[in-house]
Amino acid sequence: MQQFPFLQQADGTFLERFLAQSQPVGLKQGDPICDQGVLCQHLALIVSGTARVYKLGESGREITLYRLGSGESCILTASCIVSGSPFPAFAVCEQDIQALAIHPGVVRQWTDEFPLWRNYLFGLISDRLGDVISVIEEIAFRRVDRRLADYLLQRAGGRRQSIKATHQAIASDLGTSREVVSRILKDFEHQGLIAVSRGQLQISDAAGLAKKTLD
Amino acid sequence: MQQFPFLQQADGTFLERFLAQSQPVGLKQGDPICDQGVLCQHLALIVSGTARVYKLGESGREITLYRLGSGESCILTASCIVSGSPFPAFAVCEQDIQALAIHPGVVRQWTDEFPLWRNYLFGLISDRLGDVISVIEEIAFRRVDRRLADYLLQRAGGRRQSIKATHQAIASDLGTSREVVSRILKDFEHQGLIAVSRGQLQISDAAGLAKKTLD
DNA sequence: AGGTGCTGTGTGACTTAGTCACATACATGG
DNA sequence: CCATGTATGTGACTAAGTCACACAGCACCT
Repeated sequence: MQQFPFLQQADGTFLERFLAQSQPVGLKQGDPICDQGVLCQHLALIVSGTARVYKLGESGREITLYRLGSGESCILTASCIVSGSPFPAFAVCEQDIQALAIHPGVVRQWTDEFPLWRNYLFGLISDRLGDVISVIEEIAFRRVDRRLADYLLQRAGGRRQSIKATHQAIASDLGTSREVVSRILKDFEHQGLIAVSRGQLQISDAAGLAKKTLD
Repeated sequence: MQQFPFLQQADGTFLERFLAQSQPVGLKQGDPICDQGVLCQHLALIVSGTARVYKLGESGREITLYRLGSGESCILTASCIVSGSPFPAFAVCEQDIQALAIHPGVVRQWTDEFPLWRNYLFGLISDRLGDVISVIEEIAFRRVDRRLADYLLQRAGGRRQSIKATHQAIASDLGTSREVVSRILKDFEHQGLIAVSRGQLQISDAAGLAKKTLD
């Protein structure tokens, strides 16, 4: 249960309240967490699983703003709760989630009473703001092929593992269209950097791919 | 001095501390406020004037993240202060600024002691996060000509006034290049929507321009 | 007036991205 | 082994960004 680093420095009072006033909930892959324009009903602290927060364009294109994993919470939700404004994006469950749901009123109480909790929230918001600003930098200034190369290396994470994802899913993460991803992947394949098959791909030359990320 | 709405609900204790622990400073147009990667030395609350916060790409292209006016403060600075992370963008003074500078330590103290101040900070961060997410939506999904039309109408603000700005400055706001702006403006001019001259332009057909903003 | 420079704008040719319409391919369950 | 849905491939076209360079407007100087 101590997935949350900040809890380790918590005093008894807060821990007690934390456990008493949070509600365990489970979510399945694909479940919507928060829809755009909706006022948030509660703040969810993720114990396990991951969520994806994204924007949806009228054309149906998507772009991922950031992902949330264990120990994090949807800070947009938090900021909506604190400021009472509608949620400006979509959030969906990507891997089955176990979370602790906290009511908005309780969130505000804790924020007033516990410095630790406060700092946790501030830290999350800062991080998200940073994430989102990086996204801007990426889409405003970097070429798609370089971003894609980066993305593949990130997802492989040093491992020789194959990446399981459709071109459409990759495109949605990067904020571009499926065709563009398909074409670039094929390019990379012709250059012997990766091997693609239906629904997954393998990096065969990580060093070569790394060169592609450079401007 | 009561440019700050949140101060009007402040109790005596906070007001006293607020006045005692803030330092008036002045900035001239063009003065840098915060450079990318720098740790912030203080939080500046803007009394008058405006600032622009932007990202800079390697190619030299820029994109404006948001602007700050009176009553606001550079919340990136705040989030840097609270979380101790480096500032991820550039901020520059656009119109001469009078501000109140507050030391990081003091910011943290206030955050612990005064709910009012806390809410003010949370509110600002929420707003910025919203701003930045809108920027993503714009550059990821909308066409430049439509964004430009929107931009011009916004800057005119209903007034029949001429807009004083170089094509380069507009491009920097929108995150595109000067040539693209020049071409689209010329298009608009040929269609009788605006009149351009060196360093400024006039909207002659606001309704027509408004149509251009639609998808 | 003419000259010198700086800043701002115009333009064509070219590359990169995104869109649209459609053609295959692959996988799975009847 | 066929039918269906999902995933991918492709060409033609439009939109956007880059590069190189021409030129125009304005200020300042004599």
